[in-house]
Parts: sequence; structure tokens; C-alpha cells
Amino acid sequence: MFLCFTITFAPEFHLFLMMDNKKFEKISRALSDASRITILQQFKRKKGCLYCSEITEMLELTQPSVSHHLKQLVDADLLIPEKEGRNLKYVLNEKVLDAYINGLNALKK
Amino acid sequence: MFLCFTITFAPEFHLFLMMDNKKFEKISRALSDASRITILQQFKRKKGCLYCSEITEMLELTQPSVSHHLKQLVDADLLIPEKEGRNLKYVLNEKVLDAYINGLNALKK
DNA sequence: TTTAAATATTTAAATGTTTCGATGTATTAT
DNA sequence: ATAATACATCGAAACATTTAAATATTTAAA
Repeated sequence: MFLCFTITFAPEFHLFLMMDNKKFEKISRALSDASRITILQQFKRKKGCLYCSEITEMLELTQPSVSHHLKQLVDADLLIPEKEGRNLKYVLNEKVLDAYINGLNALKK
Repeated sequence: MFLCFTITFAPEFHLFLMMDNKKFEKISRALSDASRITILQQFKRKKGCLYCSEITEMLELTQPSVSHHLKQLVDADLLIPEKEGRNLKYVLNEKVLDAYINGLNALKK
């Protein structure tokens, strides 16, 4: 006679602990551009959230280019987009940043 | 009457603490490739140092491709090359990895 | 000193990225 | 309804990256 348990976790739970190589690669690529690094650095000065229009003003790029860069960051889950009427607010996803840092620390012996 | 002090630091000292955006971008780009991530992950299993030939054997790529990838990692200072006769040993540069992690943590509020 | 082994460089093809102008789509204001 | 605003998408040009074949360089062995 056996007692069987199946324990499953929501993907959100694992996000803290593990990160597969595909994801790690995607985040690294999102971080490998000067404009996108500049964008991410602005969040610190703005309590973790920024509006799309603020970002477009601050970069010397056209609106479609900025849109492209923000898409890279959102697709990598580094930014969470929140629609507010016709404006778009982005929030820095510190959980994903932590998971990425975790992946980097895991490289060390 | 004044007492004046000038305190300067060697660049190596700052390596731990700060990392400019150019360098951050370069490291991110070095980390944004599946083959290079696989290479870095092997260092953990080999006490932080690996031979070029071991890396070529383990990846399903030609020798020139592996050489190219290793160059990216060395140029980003993630790997330190050490010549041993006609072989080449690579050592994982944990200091640079830590400086990079530092830069990531600095993005958080 | 010729030969073999390990790694680097060059060249070229295929593919991916960045950028902008033009245009499309929502949403708010008039 | 129409116009204006905010953002996204498409298409194309410029540029960068990845890969492998061919070749070069460096070092050790015979």
C-alpha cells in the first residue's frame, strides 16, 4: 500500500530560484544595448516606474525605436507594462532581475 | 591654515564597485549567446578552469567558431586566458562577474 | 628541421539587430 | 463625429553577429 503525492509549483514560484538558459540568454541580450541600459537606469530615479513618453523624451531616438527597445525589455520580462488610458507605464521587474542575478551567481564555484 | 588630502584609487580597486555602461553592455552581449552560456556553466564542474580543447570537444561547433566565442568572453574579461605550451587554459574571472552583478543590483531601487 | 597539434585569423554567406519614415490603432478631447 | 495624442507595427536600409571552410601561426615532438 502506497501513499502518493504530487507536488507542483506555479511558474512564478520558480522564477526566484531557477532560470533556464533560453531565458538567461534573452535577458542578457535585452541588457546588451546602450539605450536599453540607459532606460533601466532611469527607473532608480523614478521609484521603479516610468512612462513611455518620459523615456522617449530622454533618449535621442525616434518613437518607433524607443518602442522597439521597450518591447525587448518587456519580452525579457525586465519591465512590466501597465496601460493607463492612452499612456503606458512601465514597472521594473525586480523579481526577474533577482532571478537573473541568481543565474550569474550560480556560475561561480 | 588648511590641511589638504588627495585620495586616489587604482582602477583595479574600482572594478569591484563600479562598472561603466560600455563595459556593462559588452558583458551582457558576451552573455547573450547559448554556446557562451554553456561554456561558462562548465567552469563550475571544473573548479573554475577549463582548457580550450575541452570546450571545443563539448560544443557541437567547429574550432574557429569556438575560438570566436572564447574571444568574446575574454574581451569582456569574463575569462582570463593562460597559455600553457601550445594549450590554452581559461580561468573564470569572478571579480568581473561580481562587478557585473553589482551593476545589476544598482538598477534596483 | 621537418612534422604534428593546438589555437588564431581571414573570408564569405547567412542571419539578426538597430534605426527611421510611413502608417495603423486605440483612446481621449473637442 | 472629428481631431489630436500616445503608442505599435511594417518595410527597408545600414550594420553587427554567427558560422564554417581555408589558411596562418605558434609550440612541441620526432
